[in-house]
Amino acid sequence: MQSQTQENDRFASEFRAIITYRLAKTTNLLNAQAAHVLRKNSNLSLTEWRVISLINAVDETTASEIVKTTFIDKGQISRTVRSLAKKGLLLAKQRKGSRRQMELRLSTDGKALYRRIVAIMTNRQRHLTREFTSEELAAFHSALDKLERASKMRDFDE
Amino acid sequence: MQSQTQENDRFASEFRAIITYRLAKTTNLLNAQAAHVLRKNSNLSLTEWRVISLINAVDETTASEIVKTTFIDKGQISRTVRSLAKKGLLLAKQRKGSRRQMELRLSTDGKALYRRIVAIMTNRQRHLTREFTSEELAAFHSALDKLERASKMRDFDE
DNA sequence: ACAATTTGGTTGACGTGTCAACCATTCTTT
DNA sequence: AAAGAATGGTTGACACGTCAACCAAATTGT
Repeated sequence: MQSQTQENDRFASEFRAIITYRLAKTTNLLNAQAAHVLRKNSNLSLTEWRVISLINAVDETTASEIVKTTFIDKGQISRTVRSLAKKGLLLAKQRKGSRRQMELRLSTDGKALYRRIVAIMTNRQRHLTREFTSEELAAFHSALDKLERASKMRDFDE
Repeated sequence: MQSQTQENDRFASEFRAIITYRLAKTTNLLNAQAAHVLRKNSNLSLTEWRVISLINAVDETTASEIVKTTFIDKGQISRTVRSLAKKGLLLAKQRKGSRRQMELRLSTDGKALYRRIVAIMTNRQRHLTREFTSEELAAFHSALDKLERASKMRDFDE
């Protein structure tokens, strides 16, 4: 019942060192946690939630702007926007002066849902970072920046 | 042509702060990089590669042991093992004294492939961590540890 | 020795992510 | 004004991840 949180020593030392492996594992655990929390408190997927908070943050935006900031796939955004619209959480209307850009905003329901969920997610964020000093947090962000920059290189076989 | 690496300022400040969001994005970028490198140099998926290196590290193992260490889904491991066996990269034979546990080892081809790819991946790892001091690296690992522990909690709506 | 439970692994169904092709519209160039 | 390129968005195909049901073997409890 508690042995499952404990790691297997045969592997641990070999793999703890590999940074991408560690990162992927931690991210998976956190995403699973987020998905679980969302499922329990709403009918939103993680991507839907991210899109909602993104729209909320800027009040009004377009699909392509979301793509540019999140690096989530075009197609996925397109489908997510449609599903959120079908759920009545966001409004997509033609942007005036354009016949293809869609102006995306949260509906009243969407805003209410956002407020309800963001409270929970903020709680979670606080819990996750509770053991961090602000220096540690800053260092962590800067490490992610470095990794992100380094992730642009594509060839290592020369 | 270069504006795409640059982030949109309307969003950036809001979201850089959310640690899980940042983490997910960085991990996605790194996974995409790894998948690209693997595709270019082999016919392995990321999961296949992880399983191969895991087996290589301990020489001999079982599916369930892999599941326990990686937290990758049972089913996915089962399929990955089969596909690696079909590619002739690993050997799965009945473990003696058991009629269900499979003893997994790399085949000669598997070991050769591992050696070829691990050289490239080690290069990559070096590139990724080039800008890190060893203190920064240790701090980063410890931050991931904290997050991992914090990811066990499931409820934030109380 | 037997039933009950746990473990190792497989499978099917389904959701999500990813890639590429595509179309209509808008912008740029000439 | 027309041709060409770039942009915003949709769609289909397919790979991959995730969940739950399931089966056979092994272990535990009585």
